Amino acid sequence: MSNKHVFIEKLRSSGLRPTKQRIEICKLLFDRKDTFHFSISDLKNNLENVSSKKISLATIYNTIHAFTGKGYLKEISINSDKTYFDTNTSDHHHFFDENKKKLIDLNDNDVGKIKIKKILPGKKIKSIEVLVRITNDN
Amino acid sequence: MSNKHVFIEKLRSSGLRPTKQRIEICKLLFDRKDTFHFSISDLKNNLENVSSKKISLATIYNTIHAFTGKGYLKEISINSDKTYFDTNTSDHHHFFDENKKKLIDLNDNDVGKIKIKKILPGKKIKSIEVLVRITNDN
DNA sequence: CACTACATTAGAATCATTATAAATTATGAT
DNA sequence: ATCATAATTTATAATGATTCTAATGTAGTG
Repeated sequence: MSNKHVFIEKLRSSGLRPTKQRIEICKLLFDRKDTFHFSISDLKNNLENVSSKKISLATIYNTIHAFTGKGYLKEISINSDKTYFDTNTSDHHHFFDENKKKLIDLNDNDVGKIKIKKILPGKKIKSIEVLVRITNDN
Repeated sequence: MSNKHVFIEKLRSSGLRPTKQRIEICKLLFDRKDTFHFSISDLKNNLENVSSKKISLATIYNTIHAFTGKGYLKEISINSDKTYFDTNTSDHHHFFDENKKKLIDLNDNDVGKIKIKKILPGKKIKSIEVLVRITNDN
């Protein structure tokens, strides 16, 4: 696996030691070309399919949280049911298909520039998130 | 209370019988000029302050969900910690103050028009939600 | 007033997430 | 390589929000 040193670097820079469990998680998250939108349970299921040795939830949570803190993953709020994460960390927005309960990326070009005309003294903007809810057209 | 028949109408049109517990909830939600952003636990605390007789969580949940379904309340997704509701049901967006953990309304004029340039066949847009996260400016 | 369907309630169940504590492993120095 | 130490993993328990349940109470119709 030629990417292993990349994974190790991602882990170290997130303040985590590389362990075989975390490397497995990295493979699933970062060894892909497409964007991956997932919940923790999605990830757990995927991990169990790929390698039959199971990784505990605690390990999954701590790894994902470290990556999110470091900016290697984005956390997305859709509803209170579940937290979703996104391997696409560039500035972008989302469709949420309410029928399929799936996220679809909207890249920056897909959304016109957003102007916020209200300013709050002593506050600065940390992020602007657009969520476009879509449903079947019938 | 001259608003009581308004509350009863809101309840009936949401498919709920008017009961004294639900009327209490209505008073707190709709008998005000300002927008009210709240979580279920906020609402429960408020109810316990106003009237010393306690209303069970089950009743609060079923009433709030019926109002949300009917469009008398808006549900807002900030993070997975908690679900927030908003008595302002007009088209508008939000600041979320990450230090104070509070929502602030951004009315439609505060946000420039949002253009979605990507179209998905067979799907229609149900809503566009903008969440602007803000933090202390230091 | 009486009947029926809907509501209320406390408490149990559930689900995602976080904390705990004991056993295991990575790392850096020797 | 070996050792000591600190970090990690894991199963399990704890937590907190939300939903369910089943017994009791109340609103609405006639």
